[in-house]
Amino acid sequence: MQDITQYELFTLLLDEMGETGWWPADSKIEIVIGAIMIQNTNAANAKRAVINIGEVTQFDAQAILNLSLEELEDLVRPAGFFKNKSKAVHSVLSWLTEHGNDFEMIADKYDVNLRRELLKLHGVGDETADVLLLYIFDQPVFVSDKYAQKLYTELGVTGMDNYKAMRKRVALDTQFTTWEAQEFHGLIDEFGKLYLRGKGNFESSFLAGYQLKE
DNA sequence: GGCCAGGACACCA
DNA sequence: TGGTGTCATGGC
Repeated sequence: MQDITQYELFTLLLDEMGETGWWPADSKIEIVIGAIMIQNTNAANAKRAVINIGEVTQFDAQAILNLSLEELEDLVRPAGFFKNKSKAVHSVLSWLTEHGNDFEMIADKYDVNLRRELLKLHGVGDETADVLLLYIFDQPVFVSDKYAQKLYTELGVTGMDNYKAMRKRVALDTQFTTWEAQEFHGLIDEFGKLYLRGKGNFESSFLAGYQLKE
């Protein structure tokens, strides 16, 4: 077993897999939509819904808000949980639009309370809040999704059974830049798709034999 | 035909 | 605070 730091884990992933370019989207509104569509669904289904919404609205926030609930639900349907997700899209975009879709201003206004504000929005839970902080508001945070939980457990970290426990357990090293934090999350998920799905074959991966320093 | 995929929420004790 | 049921689609 070889001990590595969190940042060393990042460099191993980056060296082995290359840049991911995450979050894969052309605009921040598209990222918002994607972050909601991917909730507890596979990427293919989520992508169908994202494409549907893009074709009709070009990811213009006001155009999305102008859709009737039925129209929006119809576009979201392939991603599953379409009623919940449609409501979530509407709540987040309404809130952003009330703030003029000015992400820097929003971050300044709420400062350290931004995460708490995001959690008030319907359909935004712990993970989605962190995804928005990371990719919309460009703050270097750690997103402990299912793949991160599985990976860290494989690397010997205990107490990763739920999001709150994991957030207490894992904070992002201060040396991470925003770009690195964004890549880190992308790399973890790309790694997860390759080595942590289903039964998982972590032991066959290039990270086998490592464990994270406490 | 059951299982699973980058969660969130309401309700309960 | 923590545990459980519910929400839905599509690929394998």
